Parts: sequence; C-alpha cells; structure tokens
Amino acid sequence: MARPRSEDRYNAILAAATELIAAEGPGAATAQIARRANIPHGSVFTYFPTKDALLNQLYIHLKTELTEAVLSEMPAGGDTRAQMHHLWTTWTGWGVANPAKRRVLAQLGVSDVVSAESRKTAYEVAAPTLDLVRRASAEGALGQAPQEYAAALVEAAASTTMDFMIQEPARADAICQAGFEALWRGLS
Amino acid sequence: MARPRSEDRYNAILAAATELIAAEGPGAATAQIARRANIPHGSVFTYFPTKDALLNQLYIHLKTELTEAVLSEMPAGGDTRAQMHHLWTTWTGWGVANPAKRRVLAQLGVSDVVSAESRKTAYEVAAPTLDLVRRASAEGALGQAPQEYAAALVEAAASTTMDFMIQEPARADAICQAGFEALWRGLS
DNA sequence: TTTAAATGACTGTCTGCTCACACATGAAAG
DNA sequence: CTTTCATGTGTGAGCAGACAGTCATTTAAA
Repeated sequence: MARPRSEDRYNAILAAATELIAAEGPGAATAQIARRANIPHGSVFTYFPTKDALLNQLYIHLKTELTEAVLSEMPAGGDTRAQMHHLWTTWTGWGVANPAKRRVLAQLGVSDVVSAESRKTAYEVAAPTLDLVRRASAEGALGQAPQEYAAALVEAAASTTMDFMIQEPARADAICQAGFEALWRGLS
Repeated sequence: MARPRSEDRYNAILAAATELIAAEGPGAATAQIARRANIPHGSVFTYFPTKDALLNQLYIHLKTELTEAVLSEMPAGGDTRAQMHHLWTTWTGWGVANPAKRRVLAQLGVSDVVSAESRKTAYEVAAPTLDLVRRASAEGALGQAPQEYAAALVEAAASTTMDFMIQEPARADAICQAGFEALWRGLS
C-alpha cells in the first residue's frame, strides 16, 4: 500500500542512540543520534513517536538482547550450580564485550524516562532467568525473601563485577570466578 | 571585608537540588532548583560556578553524609560480623529514611557529570568502610580479589536491598536480615 | 569606604518536534 | 503487463520553548 519502513534504519537509530547515550547520558540530542545513524533528523520521528518512546524501546531491546545471550546454550539437566555458573559467565562476558550497551542499561535503569510498563515488559522477557535464580536460592538465606529480590541481587552483583572486569582486564577471569564463588555461597 | 555567603543558602540549594534531581534526574533545571530553594536564579551561580560543579558537590555531600551515618555508633571491639551487621542495618536504614538522597546517589553514580576527582574524594571519605569490608572478606572467596571489588559488591547489595525495603515496607526488616545473612555468607 | 553578595531581566544556544512537499511503494483497475 | 492511485516514508528548514550562564545595578556586611 505504501512505502515500508526500513528495518535497517530502525536498527541504525537504536545503535546510534546506544553509542551516544553511553557517552553522554539520556540527554543526548535526537539530532546527534540522527547524524550518527546517517539519516535526517526528521526520520527519527517516523520510527519513534517521541524521544521517550525511543529510550523505552532501546531499554527493552537491550534487556532482550542480554537475556537471549544469557539463556543461549544454557546447559539442560538439573544441575542448578552449573546453570547459575553459565548465567554468570555469559552475563558478565556480554557486558565486557558490549561496554556501551551495558552502560546504557545502567543509565536507563535508574532513569525516570523508562516507564513501569517497559520495566514490566523487560521483566517478563527475563522470566526464565528469574526462575533459575529462584531455584538457586530457594534453600538458602533468601528462601523466604521475595524471589525478585534474589534476582535483583544477582543483577547488581553482575553489574558490579563487569565494572571491575573492564577496569582490570588482566584479572578479569579471576574476578569473574571469585564473584561467582561469593554469589553462590550467598545464595545457597 | 564584604558580605559573607550564607551557609543556609548553600544548604538550601543542595537540598532543593536533591529533591528535584530525585524526581527528574540530573537534567533538572537550575532555575527550578533556585525556585524551590527560594532564592533568585542568579544566586545559584554565586554559590556554584557551574551546574556541573553543583552536581559534583552534591554527590560528595551525600556520600559524606551516608558514610558518617554508617560509621556513627559503630561498635568497637574486634567482632567483624557485628560491625558488618551494624554497617548493613545503618546503611539500608539511612536509605529507607532518605529515599530522595538515595535516588540522587544512584542517578549521579552512573552519570558522567560526576568527575573522577569527585569520585576519588568520596572514596577517601568512605575509606573506613572499605577497611571493614576488607577485614570481613579477607578469608573468603574474595580474599584475592581487589578490595574495592568487595566494597562495591556490598554497596550494590545495599542499594538493591533498600529498593525492596522501600517497595515492601511490611517485610522491610525481614528483607534486611535475609540480605545480611546472604551477604555475610558470600563474603566469609 | 570597600568589597562582594543579591537580584532578575536578558541572551545566545540548543532542544524536541512539526510540516510542506517530493517521491517510492504496492495494490487495484484495465 | 501497464497504468493509476492512495498511502505513508524521506527530507531538512524552521519553530516555540527551555536551558545554563551573564551582567548592570542595588544592597549589606566589615
């Protein structure tokens, strides 16, 4: 019926926004994002109704990408520790390999521009992760606490661990392993 | 020699900035901050050379206040667990009692406007805390990891715990205790 | 009398967003 | 297979509003 939207452009906008927001925070200008994406400024608003909508979409997009990375190649079987270890190393590995994406998630995570709905959507995408954490912590000190609490603690620990892995690349593996050991002891 | 600056005004600016940044992020306008502090817009710039300087000062101010709260009435003696428990309950208690301040620290903590120098200053203020965490974790899984890593994990866990305590006031105490138990197991 | 704070109107810059027009697309008509 | 046509994207100049910071003047402390 009409000219279709370009998926490439959509992705280019999200990619450009990721780089700029990582460097300048959520205040990065839409005109700058458009320039980096090699499209005219006006086109940003044919793909996203407002800047807020763009930031919300970006948040969901990155959360989804992270969750998919973490769940891919998850060992089957019932060994919870092995699964948690896989989750941990994949998660921190993704963050180290994608520092800009990681930084954007950190910035948007504490920002008000991300709506409760977007957070809920991201939360549902991450449900399998939540379930794994619940299994890992059911018998431990956090067994009676809200299951989301244990999941949030794991996320916070992963985030902190990535910071230090990036900061000291030479000891990244050792930090990752020590962090997992501490996490596992805390949960179980 | 000349009219002195008013300490009240200085504090009023920081207090107004805290409330507004908690609600709107670091993008909150200086004119708004001035209005909330009941002073003319121009006066903001006799107390702080730029908005960035204001945000940096605010960050150091809140970090210092938090550290003082945590270290006050710290039990002497050599019982590391009791001291960690005091640190934990005081820290999370401060956050629950001061949600705006806590939120501002979270927002500024991931923001680029806070310079490396400001972070270093805040870090030095918190040195006694760091030392306590080092003692608590020296024999555990994190014994070989950078001591700042253990401290950052404690901070991240405290921050997450406050979120849930605020979210579910009825279970706040239980969450706080469960969190400490998990933390202690992870560290030692 | 000297000095710097108090004040608020003002400014240059930047912001998200709009809009009129040109044009590509795919469906429908012949 | 060609022509027609409705639809909605491509484009960038332009707009109203918001922003951090300035400055000439007034005022109060030392």
